Amino acid sequence: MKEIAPKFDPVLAEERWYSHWMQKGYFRSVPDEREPYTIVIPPPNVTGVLHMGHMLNNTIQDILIRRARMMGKNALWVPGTDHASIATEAKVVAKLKADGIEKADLSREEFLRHAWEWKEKHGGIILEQLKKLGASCDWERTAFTMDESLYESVINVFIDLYNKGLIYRGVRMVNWDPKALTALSDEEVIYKEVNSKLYYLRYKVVDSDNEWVTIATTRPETILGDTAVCVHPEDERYTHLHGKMVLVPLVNRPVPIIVDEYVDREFGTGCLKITPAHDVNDYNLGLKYKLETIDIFNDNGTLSEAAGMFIGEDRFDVREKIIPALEAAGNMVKTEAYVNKVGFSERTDVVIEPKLSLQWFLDMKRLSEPALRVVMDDTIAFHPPKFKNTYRHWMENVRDWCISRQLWWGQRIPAYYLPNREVVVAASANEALLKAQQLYPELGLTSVSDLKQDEDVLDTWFSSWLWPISVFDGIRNPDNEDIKYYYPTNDLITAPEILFFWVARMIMAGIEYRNDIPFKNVYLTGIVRDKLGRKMSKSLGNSPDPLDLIKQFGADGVRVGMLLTSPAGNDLPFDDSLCEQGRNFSNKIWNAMRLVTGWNVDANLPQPEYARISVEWFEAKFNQSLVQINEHFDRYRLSDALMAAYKLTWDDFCSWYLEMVKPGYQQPIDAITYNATVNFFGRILRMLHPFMPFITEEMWHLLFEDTDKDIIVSEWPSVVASDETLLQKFEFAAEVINAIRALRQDKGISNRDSIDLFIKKNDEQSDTTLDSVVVKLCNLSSMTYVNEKPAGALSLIVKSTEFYIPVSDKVDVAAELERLEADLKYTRGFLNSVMGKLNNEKFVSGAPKAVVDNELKKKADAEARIKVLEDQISTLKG
RNA sequence: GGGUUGUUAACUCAGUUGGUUUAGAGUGCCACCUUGACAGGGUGGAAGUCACUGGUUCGAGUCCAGUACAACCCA
Repeated sequence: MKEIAPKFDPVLAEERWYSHWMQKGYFRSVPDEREPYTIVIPPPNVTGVLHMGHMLNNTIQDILIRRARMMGKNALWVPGTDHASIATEAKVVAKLKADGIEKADLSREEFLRHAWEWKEKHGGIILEQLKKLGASCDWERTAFTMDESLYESVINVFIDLYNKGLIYRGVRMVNWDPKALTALSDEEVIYKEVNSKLYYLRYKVVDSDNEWVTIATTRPETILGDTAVCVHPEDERYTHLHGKMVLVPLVNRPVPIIVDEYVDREFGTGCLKITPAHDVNDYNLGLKYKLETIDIFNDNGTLSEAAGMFIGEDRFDVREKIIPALEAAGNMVKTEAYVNKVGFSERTDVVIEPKLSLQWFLDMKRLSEPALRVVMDDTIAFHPPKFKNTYRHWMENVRDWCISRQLWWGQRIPAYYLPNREVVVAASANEALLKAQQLYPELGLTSVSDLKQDEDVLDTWFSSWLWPISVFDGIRNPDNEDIKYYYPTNDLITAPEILFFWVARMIMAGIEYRNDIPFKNVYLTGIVRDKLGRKMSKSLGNSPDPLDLIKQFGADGVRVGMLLTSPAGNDLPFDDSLCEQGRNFSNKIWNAMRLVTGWNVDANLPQPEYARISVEWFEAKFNQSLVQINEHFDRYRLSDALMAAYKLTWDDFCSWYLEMVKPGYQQPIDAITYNATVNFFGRILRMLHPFMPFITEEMWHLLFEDTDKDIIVSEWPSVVASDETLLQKFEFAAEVINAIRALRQDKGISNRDSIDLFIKKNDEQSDTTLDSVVVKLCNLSSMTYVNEKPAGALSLIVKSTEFYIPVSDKVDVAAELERLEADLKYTRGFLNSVMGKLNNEKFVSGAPKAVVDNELKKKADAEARIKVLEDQISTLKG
């Protein structure tokens, strides 16, 4: 017997075992003859810190990796980060500003030097935090999307897709920030409801005496850029105007009345002004009807020469000033109060201006078709599968991907502009020059300085869509050992929010560049929310610090807490109490170990009957649970797998089994039972290891002091044949034990006082296999089978077997009667519902035989029980 | 506005092709227990017209239609 602390100390164990595992190189994977099992991490933002979403996501990945490793596979989990161009650049700009440096004053090279400095300083934090969680990543393979090999892969892919004709330049409406003078992504625009006005303006019809059409707009200043007016084809109010022209107020430009179903006839007057340069929908109509595009704004939000009036004045000043002008000109009809949603810049809080600009695009049509197919035919399985619909909907309506960003931090677009405004795409300036010389000898180009490289960088997703390939250098070296061995990977664990941004595009890239899917399963986690149902975010400050949680509850406790209520695809309403439950579970198994290791073994002691049958029962129970747990894993139902393991451990092993075999106080235990118990314990620890790596490793070594094998590399338990009928027999015995316990409690009979039990069997159903266990757990001094009820005894009924416990005190007849009457009432009600079915001829003739037979059995059981109850009642009354 | 998904105990969720004791689990709640592994524990208990309405069926939490509410995605 050895001394074991009464409480598990997670801090010490976590440090000790993580560094031990690292030292032993257990996380390292290199190709060999075993079957590979691979996960690539969804690369977190390099400047990010660990939040609860990462905790959930990475806990799941670690569970899958650890189990695969125990199942004998060559398990590889590749860690890494992405460069997150927008977020990182914003942080670097802010940091420079704090130091008194403006980005505009720096050259591109100088700025990038600062950015790399920032990355070196802050880039590794999140990966270090993952280690605290227990993540068993192969850290030697840590990748970063701006690493040389990944950077080059991105450039190569851009060039390849350009040469295939899939990448093109085009004009697109972007979210323009007139203060920061940059385009923003959709994610950086915040829509707010504002109180504004709806202005009704009338436009004169050309070649009419006094005919006008009235439009409604919230932005009267933009009429200066109008190039059409649009009505619905079936709107009879305007049918007579089809094909005519109207005059734009103030500038008196004649523009056509066009006809399109896009117009909402109910809104405003049903007549819409079209300003292609300053509204996305108008822009699309402009393309469709080949309208002129007049950009009336400068980059800083003032009016440009093209406006013709108010030149150089701010857009909001003009909105005020143009009203009296319109009134004077007789174009103003009326104004109405109106609430609409307006986009504001997340960074500068100015109103976003939709603006046309030239961007690079990737044609998605050809790439998306096979990517849709492999998901719909389950070549790639989504867990849960409900996301297939969402995926299909998006893929069937996929739009070309805008891949350029007006930033410096990222892979710079390898496109070079020539003096003749043509463009060549090449991996370097020198290659571009060669290419340009071949294509345009007439230009007489001699130096790379004649070429001007595109200023923009590529969207970060244009790096991460290659991730499952590029981390193995499979773009540059498509035949290397790693990519051949590890690709396709097995499982991808990520959030549904990036199903399209990322998952869909990885599938496209995989098929395009490996002619194979990037992963076989996609596990979609939910969003971690707070108690109020809000998404956890830094700005709300409602997210606990994961490392604090780990300190408080231990990494194992937090892992269990995260997983307890997070079925795939469902949001996780997080609460500290979940981690507390996880910690309590750690405490429970720790103390179970203290009990077992505290026993003295007497090798000469024969195994008692109760222990023999208990061991046999738990063997069967363990295997039953193991089968279920394996099934849950196969179906990616990890919460259910954990819950099944939790219940097996706590309820079946601790609450039942250990109590069943436990020797009397300060008594020794026989060797057979002891060895069986330790063996069970070992199997339970192995089953729990993927969920709770640290405490199981610690306990493994305390339980098996002389083992030289660590649990992390031990084998996942295998299913062995066992006596399943024993499980049903146990159910009956457990029901008897529970009933006796309840009776003791009800009558105030302490568990320390032994009692006599008399049993009157009324049929052959009741089983005696576990009688020795009943005697032990109920503290019986005797157990006797009788044919007649003993006098002066309390009674209880299980199925239709009667149990009697003689007591010295007088039995409370009235209370007994009340109990029996209630039971009788329930059983009769139950019988009624069964008879309802059996008396229905259509049921008897229509339902399958097994179903009918089962109803007949329910009927027989209920009738037998009713008879017993009635007999007891009449005896008590008589 | 278009689409997707959901609504089962106080909370979070299971409930697999309609039938498996008049619906299950974990947590929480209530009562009792300072028992010798564990109070971070033990024993027992209460708690649900399966959102609503209709339909199909011998039989519906499960299938169909509609309604209400909620979340997410796209515009």
